Amino acid sequence: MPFYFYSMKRSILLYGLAMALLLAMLKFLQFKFLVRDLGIEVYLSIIAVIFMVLGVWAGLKLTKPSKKQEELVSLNPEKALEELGLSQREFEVLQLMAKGFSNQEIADELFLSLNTIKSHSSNIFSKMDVKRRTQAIDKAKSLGILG
Amino acid sequence: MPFYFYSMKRSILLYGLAMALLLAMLKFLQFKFLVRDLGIEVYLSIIAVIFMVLGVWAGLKLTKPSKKQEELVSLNPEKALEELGLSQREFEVLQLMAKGFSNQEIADELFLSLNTIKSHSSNIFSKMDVKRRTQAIDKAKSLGILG
DNA sequence: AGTCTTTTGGTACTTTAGTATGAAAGGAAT
DNA sequence: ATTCCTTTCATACTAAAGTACCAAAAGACT
Repeated sequence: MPFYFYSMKRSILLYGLAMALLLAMLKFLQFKFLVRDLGIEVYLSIIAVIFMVLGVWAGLKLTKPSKKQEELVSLNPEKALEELGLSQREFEVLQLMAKGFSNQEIADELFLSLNTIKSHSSNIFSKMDVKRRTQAIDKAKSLGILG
Repeated sequence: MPFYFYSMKRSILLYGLAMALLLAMLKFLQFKFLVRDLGIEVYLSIIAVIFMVLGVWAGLKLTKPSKKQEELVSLNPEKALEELGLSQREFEVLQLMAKGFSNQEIADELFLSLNTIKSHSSNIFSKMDVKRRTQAIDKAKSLGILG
């Protein structure tokens, strides 16, 4: 269902290849320098640490595609502007709506007329294709453009 | 700032100990069975895989304390009941409010009268100490009782 | 059996939200 | 320059939300 499925498959392949390459490199070096000079314990520890770090890194990359998704859509006013076509003022009004402000309170907060807020909110609703402020808030939150 | 800080420190210690123990075990086994029988390559691969898995596991555990936090506060109707004194019905109405439903739509959804929904919503607002549905939604979300 | 809460619903009313339409000033872009 | 968008505000209207007050049935608790 999520749209990062393909990049996940690609990532698995990449990580697999990286691991194989690392192993091959280590095997190549194995009988040449490290084993004789440092002893097998140190060598094993190095491998363990390397793959531990690699595991942490790979695990985070593979199980947190949410990062990219969050960064793409969250707390990004430009997203609101581009995806929904909301202007700066409209986005401001939407944010105050989500905080539970009434139109009058928004007007007082922004030093504007109540009618102005009504105009903005109507434009917000038509741009977001919703009918009520609660719908707008819900949609905006699910799109990640509101905290 | 987060309250899982102490458990994180404890986790790091535990993981460190676990890793050290595993290394010691491997070292102990090293010159007895595996190396002579299977060859160093297989042995190294096993270590690599083990620590890879351990790394993935540890990485996930350490960087996702959000799980516990979510479970504690979100989607927990009992929290709403206890902390705010909301009844089941009231919580249902609140949930539909947060989805952007109008009072009439909530009434249709729950097979109730519009007046009933108004009664419920008024009770919700007084119990939550807010004046509007948008405030109630915002407060409920910040309390974690709504998705 | 009586009390309390919940759930349901009603009437009447006030307030807020939202729509439709128009308009004017300023900034940005071609 | 003029077109486009934004921002501002207005009027007049409809729809929805919210308040106040009341009331009745059902369940739980004691």
